[in-house]
Amino acid sequence: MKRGTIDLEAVPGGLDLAHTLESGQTYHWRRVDGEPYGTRSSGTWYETALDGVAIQVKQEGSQLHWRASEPAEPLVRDLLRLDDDLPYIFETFPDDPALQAARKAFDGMRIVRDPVFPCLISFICSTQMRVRRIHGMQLALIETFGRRVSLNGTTVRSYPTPGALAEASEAELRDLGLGYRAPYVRETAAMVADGDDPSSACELSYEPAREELTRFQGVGEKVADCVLLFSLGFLEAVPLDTWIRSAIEERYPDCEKDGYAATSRAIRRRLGGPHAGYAQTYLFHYLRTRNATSTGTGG
DNA sequence: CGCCAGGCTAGCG
DNA sequence: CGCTAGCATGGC
Repeated sequence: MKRGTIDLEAVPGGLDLAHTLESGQTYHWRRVDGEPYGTRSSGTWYETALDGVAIQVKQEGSQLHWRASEPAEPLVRDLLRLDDDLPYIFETFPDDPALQAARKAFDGMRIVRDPVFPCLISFICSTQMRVRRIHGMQLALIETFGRRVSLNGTTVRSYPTPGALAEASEAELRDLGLGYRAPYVRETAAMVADGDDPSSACELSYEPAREELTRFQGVGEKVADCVLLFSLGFLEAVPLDTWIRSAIEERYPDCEKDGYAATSRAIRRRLGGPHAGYAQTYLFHYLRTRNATSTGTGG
């Protein structure tokens, strides 16, 4: 086993690991303490396994501890986007009450850089579904179709490969609670297994990249935006989900246009342009959790 | 019971 | 093209 500690004092804007991993961006991390998703109590280990590498991370104040089956500090820095300059990004946020409140409540929350296949499947599963259930569905996929990776005497299961999900039957996927998304997951997994690489969208500019991703079954404009933002590094992407749409209605009515693309352009401009996706993620998390019965640290 | 959840697809006009 | 019915499932 390898291990190490990352000094977060040297990371611009620091980190809030719990909010980063439990704000509906990434769904392949599992809390080792068994508490439900969204609890966000600090000090627990989170674990995942990706491409045969098992990783655990835990934050203690300004220290980020990691353990892994291989040397993994560059990977951890990459997955959590520790190179993003949060103070600079916050300066690009509009001076809006809700957004400034969100920034203060979740200071240190970062956009993730997920591996593209888990991100793609997670957000295909996300349609008309609550965040905690999306996470539960991914854990079920991992438990059923993921390969074992050993770490420090325990076993961590890896996110399933495209081939593993392509070979699953629709009935098996429905049994895990995927509902009508089951055939979409199967079909998209088969496309990726056959060599159609979703990350090829990186070669395009933002709007064409969004259209490119909709060739996968179960991927429309909104899911494509999530993959661009949470995996492929398009920080300007603003997924227009139900929460953000109602926020536009109430707070930015002049950004309500005819059609997804036009509304997207208007709200991206309003939320600061190149880093609008950061503002969107802070706003989404704030709106979605502010009325929840808060037992955690934030909110 | 009805309504909603990080919407999408197929099939229509 | 744009528009919409239908779609699974669980929680409140």
